Parts: sequence; structure tokens; C-alpha cells
Amino acid sequence: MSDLMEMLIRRGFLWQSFEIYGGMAGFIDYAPLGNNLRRKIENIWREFFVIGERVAEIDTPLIGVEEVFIASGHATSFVDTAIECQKCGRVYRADHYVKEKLNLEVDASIDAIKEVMEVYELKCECGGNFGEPFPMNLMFSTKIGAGKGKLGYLRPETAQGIFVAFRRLSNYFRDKLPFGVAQIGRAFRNEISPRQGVIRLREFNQAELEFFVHPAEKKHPKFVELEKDTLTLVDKFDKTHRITLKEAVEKGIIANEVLAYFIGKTRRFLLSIGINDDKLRFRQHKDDEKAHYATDCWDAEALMSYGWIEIVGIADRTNYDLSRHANFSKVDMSVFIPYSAPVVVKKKKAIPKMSALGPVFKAKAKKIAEALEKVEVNSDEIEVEVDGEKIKLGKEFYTIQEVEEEVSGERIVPHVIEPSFGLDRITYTVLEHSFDKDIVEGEERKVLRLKRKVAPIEVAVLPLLSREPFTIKALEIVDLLRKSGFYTDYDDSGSIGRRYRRFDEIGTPFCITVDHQTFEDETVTIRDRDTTKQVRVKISELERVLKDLIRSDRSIEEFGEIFR
RNA sequence: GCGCGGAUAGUCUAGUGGUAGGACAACGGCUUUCCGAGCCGUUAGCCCGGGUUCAAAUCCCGGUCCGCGCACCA
Repeated sequence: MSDLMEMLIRRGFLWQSFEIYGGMAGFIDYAPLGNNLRRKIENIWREFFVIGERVAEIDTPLIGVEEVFIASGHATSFVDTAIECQKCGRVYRADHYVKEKLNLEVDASIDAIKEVMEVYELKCECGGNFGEPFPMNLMFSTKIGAGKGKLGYLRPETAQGIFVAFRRLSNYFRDKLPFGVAQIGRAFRNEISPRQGVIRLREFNQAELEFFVHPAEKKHPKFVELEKDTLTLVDKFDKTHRITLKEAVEKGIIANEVLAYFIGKTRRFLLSIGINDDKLRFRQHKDDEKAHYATDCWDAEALMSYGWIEIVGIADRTNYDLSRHANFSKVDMSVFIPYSAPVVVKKKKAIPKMSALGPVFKAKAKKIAEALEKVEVNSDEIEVEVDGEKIKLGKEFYTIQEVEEEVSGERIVPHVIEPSFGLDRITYTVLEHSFDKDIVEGEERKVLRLKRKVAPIEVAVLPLLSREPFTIKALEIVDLLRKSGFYTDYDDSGSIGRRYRRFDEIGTPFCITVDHQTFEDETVTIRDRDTTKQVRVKISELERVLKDLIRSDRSIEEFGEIFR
């Protein structure tokens, strides 16, 4: 186990879930410090992506009814078909294996795979025969209600809750694009073999933003604020660019401005919580790597002990999800976009002749007539589609009339740009990028150089000596700081040096020490974690000084003279 | 899911069939005028289930978890 992981467990950041019953891969407990850290990161995410934008946050159920995931495509693309070799026991994803070995695109359904296996007498690389193909479902299913119940799934992403509620949300925003909807919460994927500590979990935390835009206007009004930011991009041809966002859009490396805006915003967010810019890059998905819904997709990747790991996915999901839900639910998901001024258009319309249609088409006549009225007339012959059947109609069935129509706008299905954050991975990256060792007075020290605003314990109060009256005074200050809303700890065990090291290890940025002088002039010392320097401040000023320090990167020297 | 390796106190680790030991940490006390000091004391462990044996941390089987490789990662 790494030094860091050992510390995270011992000091209470992360624990294996269900430990007393042997544990279960893919689940972790957020221990007190880890929980605090992740919550703080979530709150900063809110500041960036909800409060700072035209974005609302909602909270929808973790369990979704089956229909949602049939429409979203998860129920099919999540149920991949697998084949297992009877001889060597290897399991493959069937459609991938067929493509690789036979260079055939096949449907991932069990029947299609079975057929291919028979026709081509598919064998394993080891020469063994495959058994019956079986489904490999990556969603957790459950029954809603007693008895037979209704089939439901634990959501594999938070996004669907937003798409499903789109009509209400659009209304909430008074049908004016662009707007965004965010959701922070748990998602579930029944991974085959979760590995790499917290990197692949079966139950994990997502923060997702669905930013709805007009398909023809993928612009962001605040792009100018970020366009000069320089960042590392790896495009789909594996070419690395060190480039500004503006250039990246102009050169077409990033498909549109909204995508670029959120890439930039994501980078700023990640830097603000303490992720190292040198260990951060944005990588474009290759064409065969993209999810079933995405057209362009960029991952924020962080370099850590496991290599480059995806921590954020920023995808242009187009109108895939809304269109699918519109089709499956039969509920219109479009938004009416008014033109700046109404447009008058001349149209040729077909007026159905019921007396002709009726005798020929009988019961279908009414539906054909309805379809006819919607058709635009360009030629002598009109084709309409009724119940999936294409029907050609000659002139005898309608009359043409020229009409002038005033069109005041159009209905469009918005496209959505989705930045999707893996909070567990981000939290862990922050820990890895903050973990450091240095030498203080000749001895090695482990120190977690967390940004002050994410530190799970913000301040520790320590009596110089573990006896009265130092302890009593220190406890009074603890009480004071807790009432002011600081995450405060108190420690009087062992020597003062040992206690400083304890708080260095968990990343507490400031230690307050009650010493002899405290009783002479009501001052205490504030020690800075990173420099180990101390300044002396009045107890009455403590709250204000700490607030300033934690909110900023200012040096403690601005608040008093260096004491030691 | 497959293969290889591993699992002893909170953490790290010694222990090849015969009384489970240490270090660090934690906790209590003494001491201590600012960076893991010292002294005394305390708490605390063989992953789970089965088998072999007079006797299992140790050998065998199955499972779980951890690490690595393969596969998987919508």
C-alpha cells in the first residue's frame, strides 16, 4: 500500500466498506475527513457551475423506472453480450471480439451473436469453444413495489433525471435558451472487476451539468473570460497542443465554443481545489471510443500513481437524449424559439378531398388526410407516411391552395453540452497532488498541502503545555471558533511538535497555540502549515484573520509579525 | 470473469505443525516555555468457512478482499 493510502485509512479519510464482513470491491466509506473534503469540493463545484451560471440544481431519484433506460439507450448498450471460452475461461465482450477477429460489425444482441458464432464457427484464441452467449448487465436492477413489482434500475448516471424532467425545467427557465441544470449525487454501475482503489467504484458520486443550447448557436456569452487560458490538449489523433482556448476553437480542434468554455471552466475549477496544472490535460475521445450518445467528447485527465486517469468528461450529447425521450414517451421535448420579427411565408398546401380518399382508403382515410395537411407541396405527386407505411397520392385526392402564413418562430430540440465530474476520482486526485514530504528541523515530515478552503479541519487549537490553565484557555478558543463556523479540532496529547505533525499530515492549514504570553496580553500564535512560521494575533481578531486566510492564499505575515 | 501473488493489533512487520512477538500509532499518567524528546502504564491481532492432525497463523479445499497481468470500463 502506498504511503498516502496508508495515511488516508489510518487518519480517517477513506475506509473499505463492509470491512467487518470481509468487504466488497467497488464500495468505499467516506470517513470523517474524506467526507468533509468531498463536501467542500462539491460546494466549490456549486459555486463554479451553479451559482456562477444560469444554472439550477435539482435532485431526482436514484432509482429509475425501466422506460427511462430503454429510451436513454442504457438498457441495451449496458446489457452487452458476453462469451466465455469453455477451455481457458476467458470472457470477451462478444461484439468487440467479433469485430476484432472477423472484422464484422454485429448487433450486440444474444441472437445476433449466436448466429455469427454458428456461421463462422467462432473459436477462442486458445482454440477452445465458446459456451452460450450471456448478458452482462452493468446496471443494478431492482423491483419497485411488492409482489411482481415493476422493474427498475439504479441510475448509471445522474443525467437522465434531468432529461426526463426537461419539460418542467424548460418551463422553469421560461423557455429561454441557453440554460443549465445540475445534479450532484450517487450513480451506480455494476462493474465486472472494480480495481485501483477509489478509481473504479460500483457506487460513486457524480456532479453533472446539462447545459442546453440552441443547436445553431453553440456560443457562450462568457467565453471571453476564459479564451486566453492556455492548456494542454491531446486531440483524437494523439497530437498534443499547448494552446489557448480561443486558438483551439478557431483551429477547429475543439468543435464549438460552449464545449471550449466548459473545458476552460473545468480547468479553473480543478486548479482552484488544488489539482496540479502540470498533471492535467484534456484529451479528445477517438471516434471509436465515444459513448453511444456523444458527438464530440473531451476528458479531463489527471496524472496520478495509476497513470493518466479520466476525472471529468465533457461531451456534446447533441439532442440525442431529448429526442429519444420524446420518441419513447410521446412527449414533445422541443422549445419554441421566436424569430426577432415574424416571417411571412407563402406555402402551397394540399387540401384533402375526403370524397376521393374515403372510398379508396376506407378506415385509413382520416389519418392520411391529417398527414396531407402537414406536407409541403413541391411536386405533383405527394407521399405521406401513415403508421409506417408510405402511400403515394395522385392529384385526384387533394386540391392545391396557396396560403400565406405568418411564422413567428420555430421549434427546436436543444442540444446539450454535458460536463460530468467524477467526484470520487477528483477528491482522490486532490489528495495525491497535495501529498508531500519535506524536512523540518532535520526530520522528515509528511504534509498534505491542501488548498485552505478544502481542508477538512481548518484550524486546530493547541495548548502549549497539556495542563491548566493552557488547556482551559485553548478550549475556550475552540468554542469560539466552532461557533464562528470553523471546522475546529483540539489536541493536548503529547508534545507540541507531535501535534503540529499530526495536523500537517491531514492538511490542517492553521494551528493556534495558547502559550504563556496569551495570559499576559490575550494573544495567540497562528502557525502556517506550509512554512511552519508563526505570527501572533489578538484573540479578538482571530475570527476575522482566520476567515481572511482561509478564503485566500494570503501569507500569515500580512496579519502579524513573524514570531518564530 | 480468468491467471499469478498476497492477507498476523489502527499501521508496518516477525513467526514452516507445539504458549502469537516487536516497532510505530492511539489512550492514561508523569515530565515538558513551540516542531514526531523521555519515563511508566494500558488497549489491541492470526480475513471467513470447511478439511487433515493429538495439535493449524503455519498444510489442503472453497470463498472474500488487496496487488499485478488479461478481459471489461456504457
